[in-house]
Amino acid sequence: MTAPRRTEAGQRRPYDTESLLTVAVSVFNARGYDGTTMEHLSAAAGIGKSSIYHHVAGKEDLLQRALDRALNALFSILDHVDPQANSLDQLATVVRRSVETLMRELPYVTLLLRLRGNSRVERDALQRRREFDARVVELVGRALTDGSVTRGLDPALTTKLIFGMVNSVSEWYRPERGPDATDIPDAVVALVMHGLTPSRGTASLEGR
Amino acid sequence: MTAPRRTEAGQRRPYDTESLLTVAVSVFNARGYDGTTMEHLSAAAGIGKSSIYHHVAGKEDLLQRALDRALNALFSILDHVDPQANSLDQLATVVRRSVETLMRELPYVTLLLRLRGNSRVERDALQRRREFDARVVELVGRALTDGSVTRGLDPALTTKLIFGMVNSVSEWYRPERGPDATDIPDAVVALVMHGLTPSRGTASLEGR
DNA sequence: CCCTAGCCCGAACGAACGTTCGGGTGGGGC
DNA sequence: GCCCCACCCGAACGTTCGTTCGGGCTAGGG
Repeated sequence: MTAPRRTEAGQRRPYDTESLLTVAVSVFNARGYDGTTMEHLSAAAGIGKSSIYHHVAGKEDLLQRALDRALNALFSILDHVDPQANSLDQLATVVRRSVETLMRELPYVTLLLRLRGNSRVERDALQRRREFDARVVELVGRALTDGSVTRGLDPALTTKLIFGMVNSVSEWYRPERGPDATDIPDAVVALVMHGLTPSRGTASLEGR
Repeated sequence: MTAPRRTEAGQRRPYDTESLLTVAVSVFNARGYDGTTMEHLSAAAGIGKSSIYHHVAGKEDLLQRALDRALNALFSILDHVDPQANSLDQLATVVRRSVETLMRELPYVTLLLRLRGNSRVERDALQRRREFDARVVELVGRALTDGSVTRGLDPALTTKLIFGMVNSVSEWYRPERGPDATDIPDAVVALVMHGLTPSRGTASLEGR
């Protein structure tokens, strides 16, 4: 898949743990973690599969490192929210930062979002992710009562739908294609805040 | 996992292909297709793993049947849209029906949404899904121009975001828990049409 | 009552899996 | 000029995978 690790001049360009992780996560996302073999990783990295064990303990160690990175990025969003701002603005900020984080740490977060909990490592990561979700539900709850939101929306349901939209960016965004990247966080925030029709009752039947 | 196939009276209750598929798809969703072994299926069904081959050709045959069912359900949504209605109403209808279909055929559609394209069967299903997406993008494009949508939204991006929200229902909706099922399609349509704040400019900073 | 057909079983198969092993190689510090 | 160690390799390990095989129950029609 990738060329063997040589510069054009032919000198060795050995891996470190970090750059090997980059390759591995990319393959995990393309084939799914369970669908990826050490042979696949070996081919993508351009080294023998036994060489991988010089840098990491094994396949699951690579997963662990990737998930830690994703979760740390997500929690740092919540830790940098301005508690003085009104809660609807706080929510808009978290939504925007979540999209930006998703785009910046795309492969790592994508891996996190697809976990099924088949091993200890996966279950622990899912647990941390649930803690993140719980803190966001609190924020949405405050925004729905404090803010100027008229209809009586359920915080848990609303959170799931909003972040369903946010997380879905990982299914199609590819950083190498298209410079429309900057438009995406704007589009998400706008759609979450105002929907397709900025004022009520425009669509006569609304799907019924 | 599931009890062996006996009634309380102790008489045999043999499988047919359909009910075996139900069990298999449920395990596929819990562990992921690649993370599921024939041993897992055997245990969940309560029969020996060699018995599975009496009903289907193999593991991939089960996947094929499940994906066909999901795709047929999705395309039937598009085939029953009223072409006379205005395009924004058409879109609202497709969104609502998509959520309803997702909830009704939950395990099958969930399986479809998680495909990575690792085999011929998976790639063919992804191809059919792309055709479905393309027809929806057309519809969104018409709704964004015909309808009373003021801002200049990109149809492709808007489609991805809306159906990202729609499809995310599969990640958390569990039919056995809670009768709030009827609220979900309403909530999705409302959020897509009007967002959190029905009128413009309520959130002063909108996340910046 | 017996025979057939539908449904099931445990045992075994070759292939592919993640990992281990012993050893090779080559460039930077002494 | 030599040695060391970071980095790499192919071969082999035991295990688990999806599938096959040959045969055994049992309900229902004759």
